[in-house]
Amino acid sequence: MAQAAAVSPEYVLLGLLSQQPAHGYALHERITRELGTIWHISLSQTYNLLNRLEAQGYISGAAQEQEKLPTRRRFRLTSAGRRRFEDWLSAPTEPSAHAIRMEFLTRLFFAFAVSPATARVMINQQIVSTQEGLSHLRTALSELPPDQTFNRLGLEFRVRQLTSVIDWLDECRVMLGLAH
Amino acid sequence: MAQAAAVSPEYVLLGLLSQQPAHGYALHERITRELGTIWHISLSQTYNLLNRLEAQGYISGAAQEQEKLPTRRRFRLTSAGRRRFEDWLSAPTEPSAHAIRMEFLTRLFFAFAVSPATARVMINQQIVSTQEGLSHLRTALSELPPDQTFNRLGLEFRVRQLTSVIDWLDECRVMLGLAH
DNA sequence: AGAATCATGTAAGGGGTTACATGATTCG
DNA sequence: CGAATCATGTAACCCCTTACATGATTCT
Repeated sequence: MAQAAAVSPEYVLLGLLSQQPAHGYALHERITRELGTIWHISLSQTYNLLNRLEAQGYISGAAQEQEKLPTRRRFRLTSAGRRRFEDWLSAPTEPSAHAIRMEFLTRLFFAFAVSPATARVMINQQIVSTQEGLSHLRTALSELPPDQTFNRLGLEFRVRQLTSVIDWLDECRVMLGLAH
Repeated sequence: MAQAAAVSPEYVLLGLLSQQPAHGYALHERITRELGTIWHISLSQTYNLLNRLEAQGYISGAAQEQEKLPTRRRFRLTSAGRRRFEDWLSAPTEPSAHAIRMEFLTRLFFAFAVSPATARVMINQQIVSTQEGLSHLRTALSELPPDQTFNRLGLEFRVRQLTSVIDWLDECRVMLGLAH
């Protein structure tokens, strides 16, 4: 079953390959340069992920010989891979700080490259669902017995995190030129 | 190798057992009730962790027969286990939101039960190291090339998270009656 | 009578981390 | 000449998640 966890590096690879075919080393370089503050994927893991994705039929690799350097494997999305990526891209992100930092921001990266207008909608929706998440946390907080100090501190922590996430989402709009 | 990750549920078990011997089911119940907003450890994993800790010599279990219910295994810390727990307890927590929510808050839970004064010192130290972490992030932000929009958003996210962590740490002092 | 609680486990599967292994080219 | 870059992998290890398996007791 193994519906891959939504916070999973495989979608980064699918996303990059949705933009253009590439080989493993170049993909790793792009992840490091363009998403290095979000994702830390070792070179080994990049190759492992690519092999897995190929075995699952989401990408296919074709050997590409070079004169002086080793043969590379140029990967491209299959149609199943494109579907998988697009399903993921349009899926909602659960309102947790971690998921928003990894998953939502990655989705935004790919959506913005295709359509800033879509990115704008995604941010607005994420603000709403994050506010809903906050409501749930606040309800849970108010229902917590008074002696549960550390459980209370745990919830308080998350309330503060989500509150600052909402401010950050607003800043995303500004920094991407999507305000108003 | 295998220096267990600092954010690891095994220390929760070691900590609870440092307070008093107990069997698996009761340990799981305490985690759920007292730390349920921080840790989600399944019953199966609880038993697996206990078996691992026993195999590693950090705890030892003694069968305890009951009249009408199945035999329980009552675990107690070994001296190696107590050392391991105390080393962990006094170790610093890296200034990341996730580590502070899981690891620091858990440490605080156990430290506070023994000595509120120690808990107070821990909070103060964590505020300092979190401010240092913030400085590093801000430096990284200022050194980021201007075209790295998504890397910038990733760092901005963490800056906001750590800023709100500092407020939360201050609230910890208040809620635990340690202010001033 | 059925559901929840008490009580403990095994086993399969999946995924990430790290170390190991190789080898040419290019830059300083 | 040595270090960094280009380029790709394998293998071991560890840990977590989920499902499966069992069975008595107590509460509704």
